[in-house]
Amino acid sequence: MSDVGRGRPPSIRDVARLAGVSHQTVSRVLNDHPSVRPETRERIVEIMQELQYRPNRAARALATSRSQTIGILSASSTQYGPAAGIAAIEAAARERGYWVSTANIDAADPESIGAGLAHLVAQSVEGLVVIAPQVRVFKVLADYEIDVPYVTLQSAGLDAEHALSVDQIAGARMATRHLIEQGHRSIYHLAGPQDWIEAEARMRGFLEEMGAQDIPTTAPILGDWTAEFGYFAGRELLRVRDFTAIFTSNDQMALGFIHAIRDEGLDVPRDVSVVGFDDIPEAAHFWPPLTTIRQDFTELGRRCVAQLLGTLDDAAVEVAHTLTPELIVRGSTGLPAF
Amino acid sequence: MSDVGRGRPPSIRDVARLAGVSHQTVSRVLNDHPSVRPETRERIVEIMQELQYRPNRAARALATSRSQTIGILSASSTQYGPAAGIAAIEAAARERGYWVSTANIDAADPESIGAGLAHLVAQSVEGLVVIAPQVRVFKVLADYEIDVPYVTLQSAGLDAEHALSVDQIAGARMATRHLIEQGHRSIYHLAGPQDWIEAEARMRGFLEEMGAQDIPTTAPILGDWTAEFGYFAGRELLRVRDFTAIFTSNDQMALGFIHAIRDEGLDVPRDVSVVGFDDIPEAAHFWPPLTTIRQDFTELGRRCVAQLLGTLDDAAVEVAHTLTPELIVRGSTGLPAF
DNA sequence: GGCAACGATGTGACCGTGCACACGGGCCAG
DNA sequence: CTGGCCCGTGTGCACGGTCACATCGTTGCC
Repeated sequence: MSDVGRGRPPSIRDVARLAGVSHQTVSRVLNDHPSVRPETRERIVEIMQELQYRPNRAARALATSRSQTIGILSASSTQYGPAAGIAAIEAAARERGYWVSTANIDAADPESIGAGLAHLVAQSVEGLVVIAPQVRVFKVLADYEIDVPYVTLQSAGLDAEHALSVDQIAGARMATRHLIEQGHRSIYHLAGPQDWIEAEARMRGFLEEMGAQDIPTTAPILGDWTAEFGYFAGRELLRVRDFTAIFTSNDQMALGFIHAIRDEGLDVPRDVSVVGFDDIPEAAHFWPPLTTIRQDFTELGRRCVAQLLGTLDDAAVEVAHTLTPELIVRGSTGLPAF
Repeated sequence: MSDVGRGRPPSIRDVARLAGVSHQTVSRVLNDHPSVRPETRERIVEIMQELQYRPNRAARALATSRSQTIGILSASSTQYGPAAGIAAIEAAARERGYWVSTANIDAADPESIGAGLAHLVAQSVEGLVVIAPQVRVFKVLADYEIDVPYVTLQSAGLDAEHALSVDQIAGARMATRHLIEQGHRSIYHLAGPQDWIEAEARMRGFLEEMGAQDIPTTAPILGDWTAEFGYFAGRELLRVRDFTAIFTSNDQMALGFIHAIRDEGLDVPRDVSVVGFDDIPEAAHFWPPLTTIRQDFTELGRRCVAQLLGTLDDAAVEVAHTLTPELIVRGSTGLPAF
């Protein structure tokens, strides 16, 4: 009742006046400065609650050039991988008292990349996570002089020092080896968009493993990650049925591909074996359940924050930059039928 | 070369000095104030570029209490619906020159709801979108006095004035009616978590339609949205096979349910028809392709921003608060076999 | 007992921007 | 000719914090 009609929200000076101290003492309480008498501190805290005082973050950011915020530059945040990464980062950051600000960019538009970066920098973020696994984003990134610590997710090979990722090549080799071990010799690869770093790495892993085992390969097909594309690629490839297995670069395309296989009256894995990549939560319930490569996005996000805040605190934390994925064998792969 | 070793980034005063004007004139250029001589403006712009000047948003926010930012309070952002909504909102906001700041909360933890809200308010967001379709979030929301315009997504019925949503009841009735029209009389409903507003609405729609057609129903099963749950619910229900169709409250649970049906050696739709909800991009490639209810999340996000920025600009835009979903008939539904 | 060190607190400037107001000059109308 | 108005621009302060430094009283050590 006493504070009806207040115009502006209370500031430290309002608190100070009511507590009979200077604004600086209030500031000390806010920052847990040791040399404030307990009674004084208590009184101030009480008044803060009474006034519903909330520190103004813009003012603090202005004065300190710090923001307790880390920025995420993300493209294609509707894809499962990036979305899972973002969620993990947010959780890990919050745990450490940091906030997260996200800028979604359109990776196809170079200008939007710069704009997104500028946006985050303008918020004076203290660290940056780039989850925009497209090659062209990194071209822009290289030009743009970033003056805060940053980490990039899933982009091994392009900016090794800052990259944190699941080993895509190893994963792809696991998937390919699994098919080979089951006896398959004619294996196709349905890759992701050429511009994606992960897509390229998975493709390389596939080719490396095939090469290592001396099995001839045909050129991978470049897809767009969607189930829709997997379906149409399947319809196309099944006209000339010269393969017994396919490794698709993600689970969604695998789903579409399986759909196409069924449309032809064929069976998985009897006629064609299928391996995906990612292990999205639905993969275990595809029909048949999908053999795929699991990546631990949550752990990736956690390490990412650890690394970032580690460098911020000068603790020089040495975080392993590469995680190893895991092959999950389910019903979509089996012996080839001749 | 001339600006090597600069300590702080340039401010309007630096620009002003080099341009031989006052900082206020620079400020006017920044804000497109009309009364600046074209030549003056040009010179200032030039110097800004040369200096790579970037306005300090914290300072502006402090001075104006405006931030050109809208906040999104979101729970469960890894679910398809919320994620799609967020992406749409970000796109629509950017189009209008606004930024988006996201706070992900743990809907299970009342404190985190308040903290998320406080975080966004502390960033002095100008508008708020709540994508946290759990009843308990709204309880907290009601207590928390929000002093910026806000909109809630997919929560019709709880806060009608601020709600913007796809008509869930209508969607559920469509789904149910579709099954009834095909001759099904024993229809189960696999609902979402009880706390979710959408889950409740879909359940109501189901019950209403069944009631309208005078068909007896059994109590819906409460699930958790995951394919995993759908699978186990299916295993359970199929022991006593006393139904010919099921309406699941989202597509993922439908997927799991179909998996269970297959595990029993049964067929969809011959033995059991299945209808989902959401029309996630993968649904068209399930096996069989899933009959489901499509919601236009993108349009929802767009309207949401329109409404929010409309009220901000005092334009008093009247936006329709409810969108109608669409029944997408695919292969997972058919005549019941007796 | 005197002086240094430290603890508790206050004072004033500063961070970068926007706003209210002032100012000088040119133009127009009375 | 003169007073008022508008245009282009400048001056000073406010926004809400933090920081460096000053102040005063108490304690500890030689």
